[in-house]
Amino acid sequence: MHVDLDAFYASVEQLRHPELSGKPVIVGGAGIPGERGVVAAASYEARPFGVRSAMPLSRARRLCPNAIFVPCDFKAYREASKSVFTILDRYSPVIEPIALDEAYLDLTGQEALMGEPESVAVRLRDEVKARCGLDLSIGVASCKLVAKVASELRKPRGLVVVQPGHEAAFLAALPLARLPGCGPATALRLERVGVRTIGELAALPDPLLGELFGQYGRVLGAHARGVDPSPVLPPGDPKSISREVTFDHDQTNVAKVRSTALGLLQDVTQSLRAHGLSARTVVLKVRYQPFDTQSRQATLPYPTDRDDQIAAALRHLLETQLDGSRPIRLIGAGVSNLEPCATQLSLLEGRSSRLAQLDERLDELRDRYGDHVIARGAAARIHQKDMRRDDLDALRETGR
DNA sequence: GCCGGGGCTAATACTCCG
DNA sequence: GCCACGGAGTATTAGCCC
Repeated sequence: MHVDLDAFYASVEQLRHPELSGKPVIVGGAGIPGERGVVAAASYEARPFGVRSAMPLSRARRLCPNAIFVPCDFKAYREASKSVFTILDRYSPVIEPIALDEAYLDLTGQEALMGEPESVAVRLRDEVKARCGLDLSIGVASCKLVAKVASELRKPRGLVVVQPGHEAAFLAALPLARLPGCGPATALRLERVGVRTIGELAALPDPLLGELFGQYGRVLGAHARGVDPSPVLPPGDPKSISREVTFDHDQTNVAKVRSTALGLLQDVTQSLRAHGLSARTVVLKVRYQPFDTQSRQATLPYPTDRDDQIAAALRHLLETQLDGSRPIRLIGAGVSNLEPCATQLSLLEGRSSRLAQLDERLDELRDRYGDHVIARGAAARIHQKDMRRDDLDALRETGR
């Protein structure tokens, strides 16, 4: 079963501000008029105007000038999400959260206990509406991919059940864009070969798909035929952790860009330690005009979770990359190549353990009094940031 | 003319090493 | 000592998702 809350952020806003209900509501950005940003969610009243998520706010304003624009408030969305997941937990022991508003539930072998999947879905939908006031759409099928397509098909408040054996027929008439993983680039290449529907994609022979899309081609073909063996998988450790910000105005001040990057990195390393992980690779991301994005990475001789060591690598990347000649739109910092933390036996053990203890104390302070209570001198604190990934983690810790 | 933030996988190119 | 070849690891980008 795939469960997807309808216009989630916008619906939460309408719930907590009843005067917004029934009106076009567009959630996105930090709420500063004229600022850069995209639509995170649009209420169903705003959609007839053509407003869609991921659209620049400036365009949304032009399409729907009378809409009410609301800044993102992830704390509120996390709370609402938590209450929904508390309900989901009672419907299946195996749940894979995808985002605050979306999850897969494995109902395999639960019919004797819970009843027919369709009646389970109706009960779940009604319970979430009654207890949380939120609408959701549900798809039920023999695999995740088909369940997902089904849940998207009749939003809002949709319920679509695809019987086993009918997967391919269900998908066949749908346009390519409905197939998860088939984005604009893939769809365009397929259209050039004369393929417009999922059924036509399903009919392509595997060797041709391999030629067109490499290894992924066969998977794409299987998906188009309604075949997806991937299990419903509760979340594991992250494979990378990163933070990034877009400046209000493009920056030429190298010192400011550098301190912003180091501030972002503090969030990254704190999250790294909270997961009990160490990183081998440090990544710097820079976006110039016109939307020209570059990344530079450095691999450390051994994995570490220590602020000073990771920051030293980032400083080196910053030095080699930033010369102040091009205005910078976005800066980001991250780590990858993660592995479980083993205590590092360093040659400089005395100094190391003191610095490691400093990291721990700083983490504790920020956990207890908030992120802004203390920071290293070189780091600028970022105020408005998106923490969806951490939100999911928080949900996991308290929920189950 | 506009394009946020976070994460994932795959493709490709390159380097080093045996 | 030189070369071809391939594997492993690393670096960068593209595309996709919410």
